[in-house]
Amino acid sequence: MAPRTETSPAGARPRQDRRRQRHEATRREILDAAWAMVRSGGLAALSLTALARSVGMEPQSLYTYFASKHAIYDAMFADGNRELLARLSAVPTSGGPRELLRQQARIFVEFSSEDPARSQLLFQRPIPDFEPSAESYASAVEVLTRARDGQAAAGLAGDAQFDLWTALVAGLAAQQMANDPGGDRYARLIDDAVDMYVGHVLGPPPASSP
Amino acid sequence: MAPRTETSPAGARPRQDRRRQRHEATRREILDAAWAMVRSGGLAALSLTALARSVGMEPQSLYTYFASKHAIYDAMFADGNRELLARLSAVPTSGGPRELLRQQARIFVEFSSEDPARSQLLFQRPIPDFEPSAESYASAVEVLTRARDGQAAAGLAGDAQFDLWTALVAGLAAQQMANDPGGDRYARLIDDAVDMYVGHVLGPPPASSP
DNA sequence: GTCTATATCCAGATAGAC
DNA sequence: GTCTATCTGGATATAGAC
Repeated sequence: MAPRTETSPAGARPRQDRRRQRHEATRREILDAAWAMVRSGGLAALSLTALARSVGMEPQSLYTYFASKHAIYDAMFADGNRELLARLSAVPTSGGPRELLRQQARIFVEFSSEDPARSQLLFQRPIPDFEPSAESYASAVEVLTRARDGQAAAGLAGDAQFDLWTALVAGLAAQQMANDPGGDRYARLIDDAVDMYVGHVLGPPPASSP
Repeated sequence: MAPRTETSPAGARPRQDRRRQRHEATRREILDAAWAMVRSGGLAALSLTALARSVGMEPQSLYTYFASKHAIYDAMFADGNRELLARLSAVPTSGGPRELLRQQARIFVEFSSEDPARSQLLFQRPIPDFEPSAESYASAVEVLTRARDGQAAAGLAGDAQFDLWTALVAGLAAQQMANDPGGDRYARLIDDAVDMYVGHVLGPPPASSP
């Protein structure tokens, strides 16, 4: 059913490949279950016992797939950043700075709203002694780099201004999550916020400002 | 040393008053210890066992002062809002809108930076099934009311604009906590952010915009 | 108001049989 | 790769003696 997509030479060691694929598939299944748990009960609600049971295992068997609870958080951290990077990378820079900023902000606020626990894991430090590994952290850097490169390509520049931009968008997302979950009280301010930011860094808008 | 400050008639039932004062003092001591715990280990690190031991009690004795762990979180929630309200109330409205906004933003970002766990408790929903009681929630409403009234007194109005303002300030605080704890990478953007916001809602600044 | 004792349950993690 | 068995330690909470 699933064709081999490994990098090893064609025909070599198929048994080990299948084993690896199965291992990866189980890891994926565990991670998906972990996401479901934190989505419904918050980040701290992730318990190895409950997680194992939810995929039909004894808790101890998880250690075949993850070395520790932190390793699970770490994989989730990379997971979330990969997802966000994919969405940001789909935004074209051809529409001009204002349209680019709107789309980036919408992506970010929506990404945050649909899974607040994920945002906490990616953008705050809610697990007292969890630090992402170097590999996972790199995925977070990629996200920021992608956002900044997109803005540069659309004619925006300046690191201090970029910090102001990320603060503005992070604030809209945070307020949306905390004070109007499921609504759009803050999400609907995005266009206004973009106008405010663009007006500040590029001058007033061309024609349409109600 | 401490004169009676109760509402009962002078001279009435001094024994019960002293008992109450002692009870309140112990509650205060427990709350202070709880703040110290979350400050160093995060909100989730609050354990009744460790908390009791840190004030020289057995864990079970805490139940004399708080009905549950949630009751402690609730008292802390009210505590934090009282502190923030006190700081906001000290800001004069006589300096004009721009200066008022700067001071409000500084207060908020500093309040957040100096104790991230407190901010999490007050402004996010990090404890899965903790909801502040009606009394404690009222203290949070007072904070927002005070901020908005101050702005109205200084010549600013509009609820949608106020939401944009809170998002902007919340974002600066969140980024400061998450990405530069102990530094001022985002705090130093406050004046710039205020100019941006004021320029958007009141028109361009009078003279000095570098 | 504080304690001992206890109840109940769960956590994360390791060793080793199969 | 999964299990049983086990370790060690913690959690929140209640009952009742003092």
